[in-house]
Amino acid sequence: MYCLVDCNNFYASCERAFNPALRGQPIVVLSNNDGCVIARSNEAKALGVPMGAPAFQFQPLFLEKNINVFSSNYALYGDMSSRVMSLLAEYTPEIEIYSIDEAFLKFDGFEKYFDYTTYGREIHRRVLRGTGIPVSLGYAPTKALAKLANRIAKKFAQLGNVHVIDTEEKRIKALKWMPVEDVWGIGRAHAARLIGIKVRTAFDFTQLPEEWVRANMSVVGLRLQRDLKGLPTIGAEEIQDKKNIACTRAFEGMTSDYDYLKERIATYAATVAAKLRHDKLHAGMVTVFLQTNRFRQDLPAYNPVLNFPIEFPTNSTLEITRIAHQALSRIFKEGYQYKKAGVIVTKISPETPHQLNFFLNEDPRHRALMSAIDKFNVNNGREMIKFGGMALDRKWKMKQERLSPMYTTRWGDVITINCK
DNA sequence: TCTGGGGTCCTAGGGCGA
DNA sequence: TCTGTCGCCCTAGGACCC
Repeated sequence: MYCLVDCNNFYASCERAFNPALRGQPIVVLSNNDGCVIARSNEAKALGVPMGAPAFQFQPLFLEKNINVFSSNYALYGDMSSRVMSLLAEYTPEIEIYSIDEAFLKFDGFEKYFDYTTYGREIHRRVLRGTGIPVSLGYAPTKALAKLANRIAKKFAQLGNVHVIDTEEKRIKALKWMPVEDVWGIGRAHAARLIGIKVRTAFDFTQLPEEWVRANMSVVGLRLQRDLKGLPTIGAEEIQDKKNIACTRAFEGMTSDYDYLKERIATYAATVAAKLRHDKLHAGMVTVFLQTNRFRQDLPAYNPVLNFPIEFPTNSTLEITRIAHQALSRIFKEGYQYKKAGVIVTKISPETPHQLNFFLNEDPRHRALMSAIDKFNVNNGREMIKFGGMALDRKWKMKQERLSPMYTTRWGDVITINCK
């Protein structure tokens, strides 16, 4: 039996956990640069704030309805996620952390000893008490059905945050309740095609011939369909090594300034190189991309991408920045207003042992230099040492006007309680 | 004026060597 | 030596997730 545990409105709940005045109040959390709405409390959903809403368009509604708006605080959310996951791990040895706010727990043979609903309510109580985060739990024999059970647990308050699909009757009822466009694994493109042939619910989807699903939705759709039929097909995923690491950002405005882009690319390259070193990995390929503003139909569009192989796998900031700059110089064209850029590294391999090229070799001084810089920056809690390509007097800064304190990860932000 | 970021997986199609 | 076929590998692009 799988159990999907999902934190309710996770980012909004994290903000609320340390600020009790927000209980019962509408909350939205914005993406980087305070661009789009990426999380909403139930109260904000009820006021009609859609997911992905551009913040500037909804500003009047935020003011009118007294909606509490926060910039995303990933230090807080990441730390709260680890706390929730460590509590969940106390309930079963088989836990698969699926995302920052979700985990699949596997319970094999547990039904002989306890009732899933009671156990689920105990997990809910423990996580809420330990972290302040409310969770919903959905049990079912397959992952796709557990996801569906979780949706039902969230939707119907009378279920007490837990729903179990353990009979054929419950499975059919759940499938008939779920609109096809909300099924896990069916996105916008497939949903539109399915609705076009009058497939409106998850149940309708399970009735389609497998040949049609295979031909139109690939093996991924077929696996999903079998899972929804109750045949476990989407198995437990082993923890896999990372396949790529990215740093991409939209700019606050638009730019056609090559030097500005060069500095941004250097900063993104330094970020991915530091991530590689943190995870003790090397990369064998650097990808750089530029994008113009896709929302400005009146401006010429240009979205180049360039893959640049690295002669030897590396995690040196100097080397990755050098290659990223070469790639930038090849794709940059005058006359375009750029809105976004990014550096992605791929062909990831473990740091040791690494394959050296017979003729080319990494400058061994880089390793000691990178290690010294990383240590210095970690000890000082922020990026004290920067590389030449990164502007020292950084002119740009991510827009984060509504950032809450790092309650759990920064000493200065820890809440103090006066007991008089 | 202002519209996110970071991932995975699958498929089609081209290059290339056996 | 030339040509066709097959399979492998790589990349681009699309679809999905949170």
